[in-house]
Amino acid sequence: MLYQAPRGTQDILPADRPYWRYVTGQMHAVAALFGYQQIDPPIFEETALFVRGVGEGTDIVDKEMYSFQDKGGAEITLRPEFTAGVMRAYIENGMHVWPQPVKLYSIGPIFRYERPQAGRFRQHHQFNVEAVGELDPAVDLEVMTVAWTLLTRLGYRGLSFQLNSTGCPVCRPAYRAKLVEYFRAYEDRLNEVDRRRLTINPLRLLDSKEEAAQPLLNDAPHSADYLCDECADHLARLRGYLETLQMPYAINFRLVRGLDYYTKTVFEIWAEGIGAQAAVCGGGRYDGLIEELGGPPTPGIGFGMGIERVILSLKEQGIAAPALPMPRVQISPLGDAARNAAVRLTYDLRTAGVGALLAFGDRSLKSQLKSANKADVAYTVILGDQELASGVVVVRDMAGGEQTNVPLSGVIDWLRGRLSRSRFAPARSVIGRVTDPPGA
RNA sequence: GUGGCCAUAGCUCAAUCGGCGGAGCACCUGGUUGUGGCCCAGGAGGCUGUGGGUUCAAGCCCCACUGGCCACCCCA
Repeated sequence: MLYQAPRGTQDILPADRPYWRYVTGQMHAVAALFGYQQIDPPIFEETALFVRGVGEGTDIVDKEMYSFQDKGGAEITLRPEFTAGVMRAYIENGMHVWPQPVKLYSIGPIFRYERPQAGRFRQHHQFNVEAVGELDPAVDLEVMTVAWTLLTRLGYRGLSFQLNSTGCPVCRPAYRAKLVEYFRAYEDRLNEVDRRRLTINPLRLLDSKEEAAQPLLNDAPHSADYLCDECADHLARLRGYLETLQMPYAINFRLVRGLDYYTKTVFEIWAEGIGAQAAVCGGGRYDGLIEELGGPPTPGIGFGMGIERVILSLKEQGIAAPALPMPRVQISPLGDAARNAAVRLTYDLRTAGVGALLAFGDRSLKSQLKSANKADVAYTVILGDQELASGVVVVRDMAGGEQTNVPLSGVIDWLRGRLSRSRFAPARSVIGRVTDPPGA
């Protein structure tokens, strides 16, 4: 093969399109339900924005960015996440004078230079939600509820949140010191990977999967025990709201997230059965980020959801997507004179809003009907030279095979009448109601 | 960036010890002068991922590259 899609990228083929339409359609719908408006920041930004926003020392900045110099010498990076770009847009467009919080969502591609794996790609797509300008923990709850509602609508059952608080610049240093102190005592029992973490990013030790570290983790100090009053109160109120809504969650003191900007609330939602990349949604609060990027001190919270991972796990759970609408009629001409009339009829049907296919080439009727069958149309209009002469076409109902003679001049109305009841219904619907998947 | 497994038709996979590359599905045609689905017959489709090496002979053995899967790192 001369050319292949670059490593970690893939073609999203027509066969997968029902899932993409289904999932992104629900994303738009749920965002609207909660009052979030769509924003599309550019796919690439100045490299410095991500370095500053995501943070030097994070894996994303240190080794995963697609960075290059453009012809004018500008340092450019394909976005490795949405948040930094959306916050830049918030500042640049003066959104701090809008009614707060400003509630935004985005859908689009994300780029990270990583070794691909099941559920991990160099180009993937995210649904990203941000609520900027409000510190109330009810906003945390709302943002989490957007993710919850979406996944529930898509057909997931038995979901639960992983929740933690990573504190803030006031209380985190003390906790971090406590953690380092604890692990230092057992340093000889840690392997090389974890020892490196101890100096670079001690919080990450908490979600270590190294065998040697496991016995130490349960007794490690919990961040929740070292929160300042403000952070403790924030977490307590968020938990209260979650309980009001009876939304299942687990406090996971080992949940720490890799981006520098998180403060207070961090959360994830996991899906089973898609391998090591189980986190289908992850996010948290970033109260210092906008100031860091040169804007006024502004709190914010958001999450990213991996669309490929959502689709993978939907398939894993046996949840089908509704079929996409396709033409319900095929026109099958026989003979040169008839073909001319068929071209006219096909165009007129489409103009009238009836999806129609024209059988191309000088093929036998048998062959044309085979194609019609594969295209899964409801009706085939047979328009031969005989029909052209008599002005009456044969309309074949593909389900039962009955044929009806219909005047050529009235066939559009005839078809429209027959199809009107089901015109927008998918030809091959594989799922009835989106809230009631098979097996639920 | 590290480690393990892998790469044969569009797809899923066979091919004995290194000895003339096959099947199913899908596609096309025919079985009916102008009638689909099921069935039957036939056809087309391959530089065995790429480039080297060993050998009388390589899909099979060796090396490199590219890509995939799995795990790590990290993340959605």
